[in-house]
Amino acid sequence: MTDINFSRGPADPDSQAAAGTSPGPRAGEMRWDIIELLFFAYRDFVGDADHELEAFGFGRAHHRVMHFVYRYPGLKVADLLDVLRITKQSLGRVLKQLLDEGYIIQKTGNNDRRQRLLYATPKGEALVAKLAGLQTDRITSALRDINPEGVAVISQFLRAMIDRDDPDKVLEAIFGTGSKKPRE
Amino acid sequence: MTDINFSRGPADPDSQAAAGTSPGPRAGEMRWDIIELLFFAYRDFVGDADHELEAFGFGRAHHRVMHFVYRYPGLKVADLLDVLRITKQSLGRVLKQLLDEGYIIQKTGNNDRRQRLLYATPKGEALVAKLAGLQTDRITSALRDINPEGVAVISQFLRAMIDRDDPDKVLEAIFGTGSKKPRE
DNA sequence: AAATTTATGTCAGTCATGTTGACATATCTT
DNA sequence: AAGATATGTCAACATGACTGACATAAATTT
Repeated sequence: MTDINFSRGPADPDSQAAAGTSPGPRAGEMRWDIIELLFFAYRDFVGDADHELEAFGFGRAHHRVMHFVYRYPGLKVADLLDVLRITKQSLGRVLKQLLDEGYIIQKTGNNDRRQRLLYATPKGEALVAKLAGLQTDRITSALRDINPEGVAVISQFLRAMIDRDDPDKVLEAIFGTGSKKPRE
Repeated sequence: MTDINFSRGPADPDSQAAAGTSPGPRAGEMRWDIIELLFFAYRDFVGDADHELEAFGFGRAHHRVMHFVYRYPGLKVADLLDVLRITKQSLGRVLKQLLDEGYIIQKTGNNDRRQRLLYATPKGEALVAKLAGLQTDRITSALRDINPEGVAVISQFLRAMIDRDDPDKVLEAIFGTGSKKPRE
């Protein structure tokens, strides 16, 4: 049930460009390695949380909302929309569930009473911590044999992979004030 | 490094555990930094392809199928199911479109005539190359100031993030062996 | 040869999460 | 008073997952 047809063909990063059959641009220069490692690494990384979320009847969308509300308390709905890059209708559905089930609470803004500032409840904090614990376990395990300089390089790489043309508030916090276009 | 909380609260990795209000386990040990960097990096990484795919009327699912069929020619349907970890009904819908529109062709297996081996057509190759080009541009840009040792560390990290309990055929190819080492 | 298993395909229905567009309400700004 | 802004909501729809059932052809086992 296992024929080994995997090692041949253009799986090797260089064989494709040399084949001459493909009009594709610079196929030999592609970072197939990083592209595929990112796919699998992210798949398994989020898989940790996905599995746990089933027990709560939640999905990935709930996790993202809970995560950022916990991490950046007092986040406004508009901020969350910027971070998640979804429509307010999509967010509204998920947010309503989290509010109804007591994972998040809203507080009216002090300066601007139109705003609904979002905070995680203890129940919400516990869920975020549980999920972050699973993902942290995977990360610390992956970093086990990597020294602090190596971790800095990994961090540098991941940061450089992120668009900074139009940073949202969370990204501004992550990058410090070094972002291109401060808003407000 | 980057501790600008734009709001107050436990955005700082340590303040939460010290607060004592949360029964959550070891909140201060969480790798919030890597967790969030992975989220944003992957979001923008796949965003490159997503945007381009709209012009073709395709989605992320089509991209994943095209990618792996191109990279591992002669992939069986069952292999693709292992890699993508979706059901055959979900795959079938996407695959049918790609076959109908001439991005992929099937060939009956030589040894086992039940198998349908999948290959990218030139049209399919062109699409994969275009999308991989966009993602490669982002990657090479992110790696610009990182030396070969640093790239090796990044690769090591990403590999260590991947589950190896039950590797599919593509992962076996990537990792070079069929060794089933538990991630630790 | 017959029975069973395997590889693939397909029909039908459901769910989660995204989308657009329109509109309502409260509140802030001008 | 008028307009802009922040949020919420209704309705309709698209994509890409899912489960379950069933069909067909080909390989394997009995």
